[in-house]
Amino acid sequence: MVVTIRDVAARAEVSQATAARALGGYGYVSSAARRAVLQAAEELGYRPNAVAKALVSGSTRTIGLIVGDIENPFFAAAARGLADVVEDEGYTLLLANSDEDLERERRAVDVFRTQLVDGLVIAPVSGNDGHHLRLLEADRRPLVLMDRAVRGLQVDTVLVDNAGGARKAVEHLLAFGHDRIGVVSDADEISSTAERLRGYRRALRDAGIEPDPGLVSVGPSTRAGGYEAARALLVRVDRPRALFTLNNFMTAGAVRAIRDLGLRIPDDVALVAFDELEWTTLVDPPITVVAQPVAELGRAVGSRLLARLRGDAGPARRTRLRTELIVRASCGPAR
Amino acid sequence: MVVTIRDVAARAEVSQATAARALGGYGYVSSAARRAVLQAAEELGYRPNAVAKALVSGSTRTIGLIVGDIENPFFAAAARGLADVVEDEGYTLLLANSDEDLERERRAVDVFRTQLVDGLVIAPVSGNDGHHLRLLEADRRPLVLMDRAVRGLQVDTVLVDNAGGARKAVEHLLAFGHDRIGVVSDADEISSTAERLRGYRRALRDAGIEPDPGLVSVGPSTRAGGYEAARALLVRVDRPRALFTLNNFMTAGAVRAIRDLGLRIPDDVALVAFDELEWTTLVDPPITVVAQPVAELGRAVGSRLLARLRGDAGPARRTRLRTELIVRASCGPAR
DNA sequence: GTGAAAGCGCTAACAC
DNA sequence: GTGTTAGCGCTTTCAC
Repeated sequence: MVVTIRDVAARAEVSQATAARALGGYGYVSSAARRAVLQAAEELGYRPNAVAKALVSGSTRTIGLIVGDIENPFFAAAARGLADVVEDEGYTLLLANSDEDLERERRAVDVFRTQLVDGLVIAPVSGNDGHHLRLLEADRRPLVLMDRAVRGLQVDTVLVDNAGGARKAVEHLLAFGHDRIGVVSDADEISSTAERLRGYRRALRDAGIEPDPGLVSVGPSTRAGGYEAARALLVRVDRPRALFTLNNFMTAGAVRAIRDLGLRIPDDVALVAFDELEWTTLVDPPITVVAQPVAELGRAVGSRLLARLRGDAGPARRTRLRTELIVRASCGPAR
Repeated sequence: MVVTIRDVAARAEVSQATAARALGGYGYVSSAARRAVLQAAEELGYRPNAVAKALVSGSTRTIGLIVGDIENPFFAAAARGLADVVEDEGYTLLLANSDEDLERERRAVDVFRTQLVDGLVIAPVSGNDGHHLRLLEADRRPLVLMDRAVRGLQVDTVLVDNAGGARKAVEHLLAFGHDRIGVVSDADEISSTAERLRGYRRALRDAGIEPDPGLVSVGPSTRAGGYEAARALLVRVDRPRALFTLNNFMTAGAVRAIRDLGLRIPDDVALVAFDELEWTTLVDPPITVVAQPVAELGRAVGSRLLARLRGDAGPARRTRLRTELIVRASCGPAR
């Protein structure tokens, strides 16, 4: 039924150890023996058992990935970049969604700890609570944080320039004369969000404007969340004439809310969105965005992880990738 | 360093077997012994080793998923539905992208066979070549095909009503007087694509129109592929006044091509797209689409797989999920 | 109810 | 070069 290395050895008339060496490509094997073993394996349709191998080698050739939601194009693109890099080295991705819920993230980490992934990539829900992640250090299993940092956690982290991107977005709106800029945000527990908010505030202060906390509208990191958060700002009598949305799912919701209220971009509401997506160029008007190198983010994370898996024991490294303001037609003058 | 069940047993002053029974929740254990074991495990921070467990139990609690590209929102949504269902039963997804390349798909299947996934979900690249999938039957590892069938492969398959959806799309265009309908398609090797093309042709014939093969423009299943395939049709002197795009990535490309050529929807080109995406409602005009229940597709696949994993040995089942034409504003009269 | 012991399929000393 | 053998951490008979 299932062909083991013993069956191969028997057929090739060598010992199990020799068969293992021939198949595993290590140690000394005469070429005659090697040929016999490989042929026997071929004939029997031998498949090495990765579980048995993992038990003895301590490596599963598997990498855990925990993101908020793989349906989110941002995470999907990053996951793809990561997969491309690690698959070249024979690793496979184990995927889990946290739904931006700390408890779910903890459970996923737990599953991956017992599944014995060789390494772990997480876009952590919380920038503050890293208890469950510290446990991983004890396992001394490489961990790389993707897109978000965790306070006090000294591990490899690949981020984008969130504050700088937000600053550019706000300055763009300021240049049009907007001084009341509404923000559609998810929880600032998320470190990238916190950084974007910081960039927003700093840009305002630098322009001599004191940020109004009432202009930051928070909701879950979903389309519905973006819709409601945007709506809350737009139905106010003193509604802001400019909106800055902090992530792509929420941008879609915000655009829908603007439409539903019969408002027009950019005449009634100027809009800048964080994160570039295909459709932002397809709508009318095309939307001005802060673009981030998403696939590169995933690849950079993968490279870092592979380096660790190869034994790199250097100090934790923090990488920042550049963001870029792409000006299109969704911003007009404040009236 | 690493805490094993032996350490727990020693601390609880019972045998390894008793510790295993207490921890595993099987066999007879006195409640006193159980308490002692659980407490010892707690104190030592014991984590069961899933690899060792898998070696002996033959189950890794892991499910392999192979899709064309996780970045494609269609696959991402299906993956999410699948993950939600199987995670409830303690399974984790192992993910691989085939890029709609048969050789890559074969390699992924191979990896998953040696990784010993408990089950496999594939959106197969080819409806015709199923050699590598037949090998899985021999392993008697459950396999469920998602969104696409393979000729001659008697395994559980969950599909959507592609032909019916395409028919509805074409009939909608016919009703506007279009009799030359261009198709932006990926390879008809893909079974869902083949079915959509079949529905397209049948609807035409039923209306007394002989399908013109020259109106079917084929490209890779990407945005760029959609762009080029659409462009090829639209630059013809006798360009079709209506376009039917067969998948979501290609729809985005086609819309871009239409724009770039300075054409307007629906005045110059009517458009119906297969697969509903958020942005199709955000563009102007909103696009008429054939919607498919994507998340449900993933969930249905998950349920089927779980049933098999629980031991269901019934005959292979083929499920079809309904598709729905959602009429918006991207179709106008032929002129 | 509990313990001893035999593997699961493989890797890797170590002896020859 | 090759074979023997001892585990990796766990589940699971089978005695007691």
